[in-house]
Amino acid sequence: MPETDFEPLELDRFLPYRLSVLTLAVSRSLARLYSDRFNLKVHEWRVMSALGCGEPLAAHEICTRINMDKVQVSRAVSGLLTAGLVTRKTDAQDRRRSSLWLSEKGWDVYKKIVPLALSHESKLLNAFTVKEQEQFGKLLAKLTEQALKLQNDTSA
Amino acid sequence: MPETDFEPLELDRFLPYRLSVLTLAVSRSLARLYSDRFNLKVHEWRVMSALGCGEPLAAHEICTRINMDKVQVSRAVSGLLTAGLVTRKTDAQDRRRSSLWLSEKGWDVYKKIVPLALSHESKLLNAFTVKEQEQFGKLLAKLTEQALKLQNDTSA
DNA sequence: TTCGCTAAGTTTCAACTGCAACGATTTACA
DNA sequence: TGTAAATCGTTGCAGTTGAAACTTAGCGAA
Repeated sequence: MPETDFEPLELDRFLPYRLSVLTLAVSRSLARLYSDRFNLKVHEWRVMSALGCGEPLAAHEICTRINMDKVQVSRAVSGLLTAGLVTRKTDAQDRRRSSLWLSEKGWDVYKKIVPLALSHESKLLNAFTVKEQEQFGKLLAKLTEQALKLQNDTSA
Repeated sequence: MPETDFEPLELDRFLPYRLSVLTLAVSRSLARLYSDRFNLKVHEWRVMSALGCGEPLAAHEICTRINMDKVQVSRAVSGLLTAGLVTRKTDAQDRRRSSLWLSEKGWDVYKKIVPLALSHESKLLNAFTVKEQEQFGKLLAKLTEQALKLQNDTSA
């Protein structure tokens, strides 16, 4: 039974919980944009957006750029290859590597999704004034830096 | 190929992506606290923290309190029952319902985890000054409200 | 009473995930 | 050279998840 001198944990005020509620809601509504209309999975869309930089990338470069595991990238890429949205070419110098880039069809899809995604982001940010947007961006960066530190600190 | 007049999507500045990086990092390091030491899964821990309020709850009440699907709750509860951390009693009046509460062992575990969780939260919040903590909390609430609106708005 | 409807929870199945092992290749260096 | 270590990416497996179907139980109108 609960004791009077014990500080309970109120989930509604607990930062990790609040973040997870927010992120889940955001990613769900965003996923509707591309999964319903373009039959893409989250990781596939992320890989596409990494390739949206315009240069060909190796799989491991995608990993580091978008903070994704190599298994996830590998599977996303194979889905994208099947769908014809991405092109792959093995490096002649080092045949362990290969370069990936968006196919013409991939660019078409990419260019359709980006405005949708940005517009969705705007709708979210409508919750804020311009000044608040700026504030939130800065605070988010600080907190993320700290969270990544703690994540990598095995003693934490 | 990318065209000059096209506004590309930079993931690093894209709010949904930034939120997902942050939340993933936070939940990973937090999960180490209870999964390693107490062999609990995220949903199990959440159910426990819902029951930490002290009153017996029905499964569907847990669902609404902690924003969790009834399937997830059902599975978490069955894990907790097996582990002996939770007690269940079927309502005599309406036998579809049952009440759940933490067992003695459940309270023991709960009381060990809560301080760890709160201390982890503090470490995160060390990224902020006290004033920033307050600001961030308010902005987070605003944004979450908006995100939940958009999530439930099927046309969004 | 009985038929249909709603509610609470559970189970099922297919998809997804993460880890660890693997094959193929290149690099390091004795 | 030859052999060990490292790199790149894929695959297999075991565990997890989510959506939908299902089970059991109560409610209310005819």
